[in-house]
Formats: sequence, structure tokens, C-alpha cells
Amino acid sequence: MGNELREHRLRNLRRLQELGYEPYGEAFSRTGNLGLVCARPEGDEVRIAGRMVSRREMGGSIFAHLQDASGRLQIYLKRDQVGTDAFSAFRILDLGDIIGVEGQLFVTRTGEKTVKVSSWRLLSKSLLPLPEKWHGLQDVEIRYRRRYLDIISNPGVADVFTARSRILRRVRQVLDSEGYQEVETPILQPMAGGAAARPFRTHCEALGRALYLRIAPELYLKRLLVAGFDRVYELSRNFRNEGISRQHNPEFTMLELYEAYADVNRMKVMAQMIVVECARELHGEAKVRLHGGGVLDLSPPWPEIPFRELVWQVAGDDWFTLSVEEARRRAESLGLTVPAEWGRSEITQEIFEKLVERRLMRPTFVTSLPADLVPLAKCSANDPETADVFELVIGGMEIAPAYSELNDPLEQRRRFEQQCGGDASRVDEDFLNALEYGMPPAGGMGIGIDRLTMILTGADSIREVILFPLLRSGSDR
RNA sequence: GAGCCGGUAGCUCAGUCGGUAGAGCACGGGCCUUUUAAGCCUGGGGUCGUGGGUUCGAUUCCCACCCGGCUCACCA
Repeated sequence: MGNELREHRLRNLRRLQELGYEPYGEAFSRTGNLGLVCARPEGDEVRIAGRMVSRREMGGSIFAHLQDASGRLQIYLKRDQVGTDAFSAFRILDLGDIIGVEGQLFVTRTGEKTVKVSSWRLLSKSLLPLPEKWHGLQDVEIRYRRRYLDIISNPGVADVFTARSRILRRVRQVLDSEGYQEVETPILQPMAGGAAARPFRTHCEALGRALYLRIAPELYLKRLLVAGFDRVYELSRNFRNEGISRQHNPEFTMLELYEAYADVNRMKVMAQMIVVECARELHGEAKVRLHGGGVLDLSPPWPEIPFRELVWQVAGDDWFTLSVEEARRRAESLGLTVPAEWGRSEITQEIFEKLVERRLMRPTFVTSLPADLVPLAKCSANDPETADVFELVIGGMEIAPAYSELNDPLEQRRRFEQQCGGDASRVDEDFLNALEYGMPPAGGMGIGIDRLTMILTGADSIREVILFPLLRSGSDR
């Protein structure tokens, strides 16, 4: 079927080989990438390389564009200039072939900087046709499965991933400047703690036992607080065996940071610093221009609103004082589905997630969550019903939860046991043991890097900021 | 996991109220020595997601499945 095009390219490969062109060449020293070379003055002799993405033949002359990560540059071949053999061989090339070129920079009649080719070499023969030059690659499935094609043919996609890379670098710079040390803790864990998601399970042959891919690094990082590390962070992959959506990929990148002798208020400062610095890194200011034409202003200070008040505003009552029955009745009258086993906190949280969160566009610290929703956080000194935490919401998405970390081992045990519903095997005894040696009071935070990247690049799906998002195994078409 | 929508040439898309399909780009042949979505002439290219069913006949109608998107559920 489509093999016809491939067969033809294979024939071209052999023809070029017969003419002495090695189809998969070796290193080629360049004057610079195409962007840099394009900035050089007319008359310069240059060596460039790239993928040929367009070609216009006109008898004795050929125009073509080479493309690399920095952009495109036009080249120009004249039969009288390169010689009949090199000229004819060039005509055997296919779009997508990667070539190296030597020549002189000039400017065409229409004002485009161009390399007048004196010689060229084949560096890599392409056997498959590229997507269409004008519309690019539209098929979302192929865009994700074959991201390389997406990046070759859709301008702007590479920029998103460059932005992501700059965010990661800037995050590390900020943390470094604040005296944080980067650490690496286990991804393969005997029990998956630190959050309440369903883990991926795997098996260790050497130990003959089940292991889990981590759902959060939290409990290990806190062990390091016990160890005496003052300020630590980990920036790496978490895995949650849950549903996939525009905001969820089963593997995602999380920054978690912990600072001894600090609390949730210090984390507010860190959150603002990190988000604003990343925005400045990408946009030069603490603002993001949205596709719709609006502007998302990230300038601090960000408002702090207690969870209780937000729910009150939207759902019209002080839900912290309602009975469970009353809360359920009201939630259902607001159109929500409420499982029978839910308590007041869960119902109230449902109100928050369904009716409040997605409306919070500007960065907002939602504070004082019900304590039973955050078993790893310390309760407020002045209200044991609520925890000393915030949930940072930007663009209607949870970006970062932060706590004054619970360091009371007895209280932590109570919370775990309450949470695990009698299943003692789900309590991380080793972690509790560590706490019993004494963990300094600390502030901690997790920042979802994928979602932060979405906010800062204007992406409306997490798949747009993950190079190879998880998909079902493909019908490879 | 559920609901809705979708899958037609390498790519971007049209189309068939049931009679096995078209365009543009890409590809082949021809012309053209400063073009740029080059142009002009011409040719080839399809298991219409997969498998069943209904029918004289299915790409079209029905069912199941696969894959994707969206929404929901799940994700303290």
C-alpha cells in the first residue's frame, strides 16, 4: 500500500549509493546551526546541515529549505555552479533527507538569506515521507505516538518542550540559591506511601517480592529531615495507577521540597518564588498570555482564602457546622453524587473540587483544609479541625499542596490507622519509627511540574507537555 | 470503568439517502537557471480502523471489538 513510497526511496538510496554517496554519513562539522548561520553576513563561506523539508526545482536551479532545531535556512543549487553530477544527484534526494552543505551566503531577490551551494553530502537517507508541509501533522494520535514527526512538522511543539526544560532548570536554580539540596529517593518501594493513589505493582526477582512504583517521595524525604538535612528537594517521576485525563498522566513529574524549622508560610514564599521565576524565565514577566487573548497575571502576593470560606461563598453555608446528613442533602441538591460512606469532609471537598476549584484562575492559596483530608499535615494550633496547609490553585487546577508537616509520631500513627481502616499492613512502620527519633518541624510542598508547564505554556492538555504520554498499545498504522 | 463523538491515499480533508471513492500536498514522467504553499502538462497511488451480520450488492445500515478525543468516574 503505502510501501510504494518507501520502495521508491529505497531505490533512490541505491541510486545515490551507486553514485558514491554514502547514505548514512558520519560527523559533519558545521559553521553553526541554521539560526546562527542565518545571522551571518552575506559573502561568508559556511557549512550547514539539516533535514531537507522543501524543494523547488526550476530547470537548471533548485531551491530547498533545510531545517534543524534552530529553524530553517534556504539553500540554492545552480547546475553551472555545483556541476552536472552533483546537481543531478541532488535531484534524487527526497524530502526528509538529512544533508550537509558547503557554500556562500547571499540574499535572494526576494530578500531571503540563502546558501549558494558549492558542494553537498548526504548524511542520512530518509525512507518514509514526512507529513504535509502546509497543514503539518494534525492527527492527535500520531502526534503523541510519533512525537518526532510532530516536532519535525508542527512549529511550536518543540518550543513547549524547550520551555519545560527551562522550567526544570530554573526550578533547580531557585532551589539551589535558597540552599536546598537535591536528593534521590527510591522509586521502587516496598509500600507506596505519601499519597492515597492506587500504585503500579511490579516484581523484584532478586528479592522475590512485590514492589510498587512510588506514588510520592514524601515519606522518604521526611526520613531525610530526621537525618538532619535542612533543605531537600526531589524532582522526579511519580506513578499513579488511576484514570487518564487532560490533567492526569499515569507518570508525571513532581517537585517535592522540605525545609526544616519552617512551616506552611515559608512554603507560600517558595511557591511564589518558583512560579514567578519560571514565568519570568519564559515570558520575561509574571504574566502569561492566553490563547483566548486574555492575560493570566501571576504577580504576587497571591490571595489566601480559607477553604471553609470558598465553599461557603459558592455553596451558601458553613459546611463545617452541617451534620453529615445535611451536607449530603445539600450536595445532592447541587447536583453532586455522594457515596454513602463519605463523611462531612469528603462531601465538602467534593463541593470544593466540583464547584470552586475550576473557577479559581488567578493563583490562589486555599488554606485551612479539614484536617482529616490531609493526614500528613499538622493541625492548626487554633483550630484542631483544620490543618495548617494550603492548596495552590492556578488556572482552575491544583498546582501545589503544601503543609506544615506533621512531626508528632503518635499523632501520625493515629492518623494512619484511621486512614487505613484496620489494615495494619498499609501503615509504614519504618517511617513512623523514623519519626520517633524526632523530625524537626518543617514546611513541605509538592509542585506538579506538568501542570505548571501547562499553565506557563498555555497548554490545555497534559499530553501537550509530556513528550510521550501514555497511550494504549497502538494499532500501528 | 461508563457515555458521547470520531477513524476514508504517506499527510490534510471531502464524499457515498447501499451500486467497492475524490481533491490539495507529497510521489513518478515532461518543461522551466533567484523560487518560496513556485508554476504549467501528465501519470500512479485506497482491505474507506478490524471482525461478524443484514442485503443481489456494505466504505455507507446493524452488532462486537481495536485505537483516539471529549465528558464523567477514579486520583485524601
